[in-house]
Amino acid sequence: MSLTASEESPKRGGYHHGDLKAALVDAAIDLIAERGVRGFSLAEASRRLGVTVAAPYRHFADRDELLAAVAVRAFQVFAAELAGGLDEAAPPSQRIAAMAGGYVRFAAGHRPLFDAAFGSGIDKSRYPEVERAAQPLTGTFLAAVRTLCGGDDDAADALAAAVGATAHGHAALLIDGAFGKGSEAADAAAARAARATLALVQGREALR
Amino acid sequence: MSLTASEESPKRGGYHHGDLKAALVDAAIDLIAERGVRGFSLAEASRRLGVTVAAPYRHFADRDELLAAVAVRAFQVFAAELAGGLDEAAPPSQRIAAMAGGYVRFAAGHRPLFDAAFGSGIDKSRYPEVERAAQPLTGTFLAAVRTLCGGDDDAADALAAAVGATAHGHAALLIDGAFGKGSEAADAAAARAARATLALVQGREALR
DNA sequence: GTCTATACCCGGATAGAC
DNA sequence: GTCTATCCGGGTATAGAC
Repeated sequence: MSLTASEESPKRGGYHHGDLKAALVDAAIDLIAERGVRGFSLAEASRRLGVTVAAPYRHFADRDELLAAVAVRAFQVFAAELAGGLDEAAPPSQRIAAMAGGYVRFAAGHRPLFDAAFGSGIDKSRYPEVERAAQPLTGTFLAAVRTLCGGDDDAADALAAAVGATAHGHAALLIDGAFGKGSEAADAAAARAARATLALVQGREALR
Repeated sequence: MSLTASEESPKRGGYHHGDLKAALVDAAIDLIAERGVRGFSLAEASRRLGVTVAAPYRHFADRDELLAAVAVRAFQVFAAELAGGLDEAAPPSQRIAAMAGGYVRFAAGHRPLFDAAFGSGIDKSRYPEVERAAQPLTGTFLAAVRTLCGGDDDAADALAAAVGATAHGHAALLIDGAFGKGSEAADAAAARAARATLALVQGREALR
């Protein structure tokens, strides 16, 4: 395999002179997984990568800027995973319900990413990149809903927003522990979200 | 009006020797409103009340215990406000939809309380009081839904959970800025939540 | 692009006096 | 129940050398 020169000395230091910027994002995700967003710090991330606390400042202006980069990554993975899990053959309403279920399972299976995307507490107006990264996610919902609503764009927008909010609510409450803990709770929450989405689709006349 | 002795010296120190415990909860809410949960600290709260940093430890074992107390207060106010805003005369489906709207408006109008209730990051298993305080909220949803579902308790449980999650999703996304900022955004989110709830009620057959 | 060194500030938490 | 005094640890951020 063809390694770049920078990847050849994994011992003692490992990442230095590699892609520190990307490594910091990875380390941040690990840290968030272990200690939550609040427990994440540039200092600890640096320590784990074997660099000094000053090094990150070459790549990120401050802590929040790194968190924003993690959020961007999170939305990318999120959208990709959701879009990838779709069954093209299934009927539209089933596809939409499956998306809601997938949304919840993503939150359960990639909690640090979900936290970074929605619980990082960064000022999004300062990081428009984050909003931009979030758009494909919205787009995926919208695309799935459009096939159901024919040409009625207003109806599609309303339904997509409702489905997204419902999926998000189930995910957020799951993370909060309202559905219990463990993978059974996650499965239950995903199933509930999917069923609620079906109900939403059935009763969508009421949305307008 | 009959003041207790401790309330008679509002100048110079004010709260000392008053009900410091309650005052700390109030101060915490103010601080969360200004700096978010993450920016809240016992030290700063103490400073504002004119007591030393050691004083709070007579009333709370640590920072998290105070946050838990704030969460308890939050759920109490939340449930009371939600139950109080109900129009007994309205048809059941309208009442349920109005509750979802009220849920979102509460989040918008009492953001520090909403944050304390759902975004404080405390370990709820360590503070069962918080879960206990949250139950009336669930109960209010359940009661409203029961009138619609007749005797079918399973159906009522499922619908109440779905409505709660949908309301929560809209509230969380609003807080996150997904619906924009300002009171117009809040109103829009509340209206969307209410409509989505109506759709949920209409299509509730799909929940089982 | 990374390191050394450092200045700075802040929060948590405790012991012991009053 | 509150204060004084204090310790400890930790994070942010910068200047300047290499």
